[in-house]
Amino acid sequence: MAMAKHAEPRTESRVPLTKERVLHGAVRLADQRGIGALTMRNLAQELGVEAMSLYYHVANKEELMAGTVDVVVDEINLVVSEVDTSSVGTDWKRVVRQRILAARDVLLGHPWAPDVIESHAAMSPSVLRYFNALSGLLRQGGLSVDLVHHALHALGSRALGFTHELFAPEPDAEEEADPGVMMEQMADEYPYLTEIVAHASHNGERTLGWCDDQEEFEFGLDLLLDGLERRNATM
Amino acid sequence: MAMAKHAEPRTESRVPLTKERVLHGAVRLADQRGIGALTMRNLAQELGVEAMSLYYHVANKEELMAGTVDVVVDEINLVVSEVDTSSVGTDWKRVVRQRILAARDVLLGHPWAPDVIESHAAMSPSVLRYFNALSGLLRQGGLSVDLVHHALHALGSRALGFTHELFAPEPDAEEEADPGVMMEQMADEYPYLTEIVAHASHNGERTLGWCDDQEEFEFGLDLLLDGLERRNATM
DNA sequence: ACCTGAACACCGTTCAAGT
DNA sequence: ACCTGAACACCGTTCAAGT
Repeated sequence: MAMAKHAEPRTESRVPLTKERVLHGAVRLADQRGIGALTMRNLAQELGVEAMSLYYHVANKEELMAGTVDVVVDEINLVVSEVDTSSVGTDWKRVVRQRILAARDVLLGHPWAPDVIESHAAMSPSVLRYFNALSGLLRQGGLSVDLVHHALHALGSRALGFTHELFAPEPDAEEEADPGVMMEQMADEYPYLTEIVAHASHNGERTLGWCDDQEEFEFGLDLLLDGLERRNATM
Repeated sequence: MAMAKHAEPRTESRVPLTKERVLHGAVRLADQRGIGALTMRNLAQELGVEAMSLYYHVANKEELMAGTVDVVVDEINLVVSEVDTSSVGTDWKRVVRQRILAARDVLLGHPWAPDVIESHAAMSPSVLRYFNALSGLLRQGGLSVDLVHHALHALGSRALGFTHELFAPEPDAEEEADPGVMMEQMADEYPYLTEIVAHASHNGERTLGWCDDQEEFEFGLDLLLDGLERRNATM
């Protein structure tokens, strides 16, 4: 009993943790089990370590969250860097549009990321890199510094490929009521919204898995890009 | 000792709680001490009651948060209802713009509200009322049902008077570094952003207290409204 | 009908200690 | 250098009980 060293619980990974492995583990955990499951204790377990060990590699949970933003947005930076930008001088709108939709595709693999980006983008180097590159393309397209500045604000998170939809269903919401009955109740109080819902082929077809609709995203994006083009022409 | 009934701890409010008083207390607490201070225990103390008493009036914290959204957005609904809409048939853009800026003014008094709205708007009756009324104005302005639908998505939270700025400073962030030094460091890595910051009269003057800039808000809003007007003309 | 006390499960985090 | 165990302060919440 005294001699019997406890066997290695896992024959695998005895490589020490690094900040990078911690952050990628956090992203994987959020991808697989949702952002709610990303706790220090869960993440430690996922990495085969005790919760307190994480604090050797990351100052606190805020830094962990900020780190996951950088992991995801660096993935975006990589993907958008492969978009051909040689025509940006004459056709900036198409190039920018293509990059933004490519960014959006990356986010589809990390449906939790938009919320975390919104709350932790402020000082993220990867987000700064993204917007710096976007600004460069707009400048090369001929927009003034002022107009580029306005453009960044006007696009906001849409530049990164997502919008925060106000009426998105909860990720694990129960279907509780007969939609037909609900529509009738709605018709009295919200006639104009009812009219829209009734008229829309909106539910189902081109709706993506998370709280954002591809067609509506592109409509809003084009509205803004067209508007910027117009402002650029008259300035 | 046995006879001495304990004195009334407060000579004031012996009115029983109601859901309304709970929700308004929650809004007041968030206004005064920030959304982070809005815990069941803090709120109970604010209301002179034990934490568990709140659960008699509100099912759980989610319902509490959803309730604060309705309090704030009902305040918005009241304010925007006072905007003159008689000219909406010929001048919908001005009317809608005015209403949205009025909504924005209400939110300035509740800087915590935008985040809570974004996370709890989904099934809020007051938010539905707001967007229903907005839809009605756009319809009266001559927009098709389809275009109104697109407009709601394209405007998103901007219709309620706010945008979630990605680069907003943390509410209680420390000023940690000399901005001059930071600018130099930035210049190498983010030349285009540096160009913008250097060129902008952006910091200070018309920036509002919270994470949203009035001038940029109006620029983005007009970009979208102008675009909708144009789409309406060509449809 | 309205409120309470004690307890539970779960957080993030500190600290002194282990190898 | 890297990891751990025990403990703390603070959450939201359940439940049985009080008036």
